[in-house]
Amino acid sequence: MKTKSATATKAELSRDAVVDRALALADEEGLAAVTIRRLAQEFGVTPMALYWHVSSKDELFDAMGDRFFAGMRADDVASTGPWPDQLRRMIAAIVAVLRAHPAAAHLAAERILQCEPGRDIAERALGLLRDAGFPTSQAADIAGHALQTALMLVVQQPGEPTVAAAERAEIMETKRKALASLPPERYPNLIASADALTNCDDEDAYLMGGIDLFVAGVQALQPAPSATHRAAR
Amino acid sequence: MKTKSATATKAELSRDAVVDRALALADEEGLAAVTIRRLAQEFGVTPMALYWHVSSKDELFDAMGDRFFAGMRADDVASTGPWPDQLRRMIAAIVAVLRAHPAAAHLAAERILQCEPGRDIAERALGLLRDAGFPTSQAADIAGHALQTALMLVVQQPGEPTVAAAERAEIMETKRKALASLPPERYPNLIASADALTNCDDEDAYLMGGIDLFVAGVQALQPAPSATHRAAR
DNA sequence: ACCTGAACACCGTTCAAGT
DNA sequence: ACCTGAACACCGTTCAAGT
Repeated sequence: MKTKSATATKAELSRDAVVDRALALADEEGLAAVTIRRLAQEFGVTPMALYWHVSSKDELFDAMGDRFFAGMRADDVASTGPWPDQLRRMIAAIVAVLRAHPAAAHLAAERILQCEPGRDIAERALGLLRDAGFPTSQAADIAGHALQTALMLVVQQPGEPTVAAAERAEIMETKRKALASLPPERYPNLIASADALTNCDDEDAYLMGGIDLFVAGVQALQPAPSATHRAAR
Repeated sequence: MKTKSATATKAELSRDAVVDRALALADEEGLAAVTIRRLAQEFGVTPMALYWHVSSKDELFDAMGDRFFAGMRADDVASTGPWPDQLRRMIAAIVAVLRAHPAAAHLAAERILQCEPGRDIAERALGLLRDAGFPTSQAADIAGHALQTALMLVVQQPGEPTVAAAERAEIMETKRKALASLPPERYPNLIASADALTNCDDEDAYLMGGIDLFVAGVQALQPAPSATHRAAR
């Protein structure tokens, strides 16, 4: 045993260990709790010790964002079937990795083009859309919307730093009551939807519905095949 | 003249004046620059003076969020025409108010159901969707997605605190070059899209395209009219 | 190579006190 | 009613110094 006198048997200090702990801390107490000083404390070390492994807090956040894509291979989403199905699988794959750390998910969106696995999936998405007939600029817009849609499905409503699930339920219940006690003649639909707006009993169905809505929109906007495209077949 | 020795002839200290200045400061230097101490300094006053007008920074942020909806009347989006057009106009109206302060726009999303004009527009959106045949829970999901879509169209890519337009262009140019110099055989689509991904020459067209995509998706998912609905006509 | 100590310029907020 | 002063417990980060 060569463990020092840390609060618990913490891992050795290293760049990866810091990123790991930062993501775990975001999960537990929200992204606002991720602090150089707090992390140092968790490792039983001086705040400045972290600066050897990570050059600034911004760089730490970037590394956290990159971590989302680390285990992701573009080939995981099989490149078979009609393009809408492929697109759906790609978005679902992104949703899946973002769900690992919802409180830090928005860090991933900014990093997708800065890390290799992210670029691979972006490359495929763009190819898919251009092959479907979308002009380059629209394909770029749609790919960006796809990423943002995945993000929005994961982060949901609760106030930025994502509080623990326990008090989150409490907050939602308060909101539901506030909606339910609105004047019925003025807000009949809000009252009828109070339940639906404040709790999500089937998260998987919610996510799939959001993805379906997006993909259906892309399909509806697909340009009609041009003469040259037809000739190529 | 009863102006004190402030940096400039600032407005009198009041709740509204603080919210005004906070939004202006977010526009100029990003949301991270909005600080109790910084605001106090701008008003030529002690930090604690602000606590008479606003009970905490969180409450200030809430008030900033509410301000977005202040000038918005649900009747502004005329309730005529087919429901997809109405929905499109509602989203466009929200996009319009969020564009006033992009750096603070995400504060608005959390407040829509906590302020009266926000509730009015939410009520109409829910009514619209339920009348179109969507079940209550799906209508609630779609209304939420509509708001998040408006938000995502406005905030775009640049790293959270939204820097000034000047250095934003510089950052984008750096990213474009990074994309353009990627290995061409591996990332042909990213290279072809480097321009489209890093600059937006026609922002209005981008916004309209995003709204159209969303509305087209909702239309595609509209349930077929049931027998009871048909009977009601 | 890796970590510490002291210091600087910031935060939000409480509490008692002034006018 | 409205504002100040002093204080507390936090931040990120630099720089020189230790081992």
